[in-house]
Amino acid sequence: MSDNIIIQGFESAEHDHRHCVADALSEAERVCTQRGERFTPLRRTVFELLWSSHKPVKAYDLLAQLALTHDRPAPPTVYRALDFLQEAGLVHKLESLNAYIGCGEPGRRHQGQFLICERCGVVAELDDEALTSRIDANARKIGFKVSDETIEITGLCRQCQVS
Amino acid sequence: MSDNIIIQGFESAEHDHRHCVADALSEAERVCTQRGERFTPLRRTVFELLWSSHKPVKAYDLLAQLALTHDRPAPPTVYRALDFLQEAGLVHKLESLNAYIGCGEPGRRHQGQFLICERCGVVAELDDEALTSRIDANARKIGFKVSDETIEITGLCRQCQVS
DNA sequence: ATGCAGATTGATACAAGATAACATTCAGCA
DNA sequence: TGCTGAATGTTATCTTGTATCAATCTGCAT
Ligand SMILES: [Zn+2]
Ligand SMILES: [Zn+2]
Ligand SMILES: [Zn+2]
Ligand SMILES: [Zn+2]
Repeated sequence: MSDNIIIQGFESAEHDHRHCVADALSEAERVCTQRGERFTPLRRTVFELLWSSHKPVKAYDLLAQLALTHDRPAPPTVYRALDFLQEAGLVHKLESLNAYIGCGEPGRRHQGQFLICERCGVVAELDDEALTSRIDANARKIGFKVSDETIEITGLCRQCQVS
Repeated sequence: MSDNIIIQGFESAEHDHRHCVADALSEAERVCTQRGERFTPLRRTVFELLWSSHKPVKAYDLLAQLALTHDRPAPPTVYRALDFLQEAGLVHKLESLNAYIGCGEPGRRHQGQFLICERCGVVAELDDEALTSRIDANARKIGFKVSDETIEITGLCRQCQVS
């Protein structure tokens, strides 16, 4: 467990995003192989579209992007790919936006905690285990057994506060 | 600040729900009056429908309920009432369910933290200021200015674990 | 090689959730 | 009484997500 709770997001403008994507792709390959599942071309394409930036993407926007390279894709095409990627822990859904974003640390099971900049749209993914522990403790106090967490914080990133 | 972080939810089966509702209604009247806004019959009806249980209600279910007493209500009718009630802090939206629930403590501004039982559907609303502080601290560490929180925890309530 | 079973994708239709735009009615007040 | 802005009615449309069944592909046993 790292002391740095930030998993991805709000990187400097000059960061090597190609490297981000390459890493994410190889991690995805690895995760799928380990799970005995197939990282098919379609799933890979959707995954790459999601990683085209550190901003969440909406399902129908993915669909429109897909339409550029595939013949008349239909909604189930993209939703099935998204379901698969979420199952595999490669992608998170942001419930407050109805949008999807690539996970910055697949392999380790987690729900993710997100900081969403309402101005530029960039999302940071955090993992603060103390936060999760605190939630678990609160739940346990009233006999509630946690299975899933949705933690999405909206606001302004540093850049967008000044400009 | 109370030491008890639970605001509502998971009450005993015999709890006096009529009292819950009466309290919620008088609080709502008070809040609206204080804000100089009108708690109209329509808004009141929607509010009462939301308080018919401690479970979240979907907009189109509200619409169906409304249809029993009103003449062919349309979606904007219920969405406008919901918008008003949310603005006034009387109702929360649960993003992970696309559903709405009455706030257990209006008057005091907060976003709410929710425990959602995936079996019985009952929702508890908590307010753990330490949790909010921790989130704020994490955000501040990376220069993020928080304006809104969505915290929704899914799992099993005590009753539903045993039965 | 051939054929089969399960997984994946294609295709059509529809359900569910939410909003835009404009018309009408209502409450409060000059 | 008549005006004004708030509230509600009405119609249409947009966004988001599923159900269902057909076609294709993959890996494997024969
Ligand atoms: Zn990057
Ligand atoms: Zn993640
Ligand atoms: Zn009650
Ligand atoms: Zn509340």
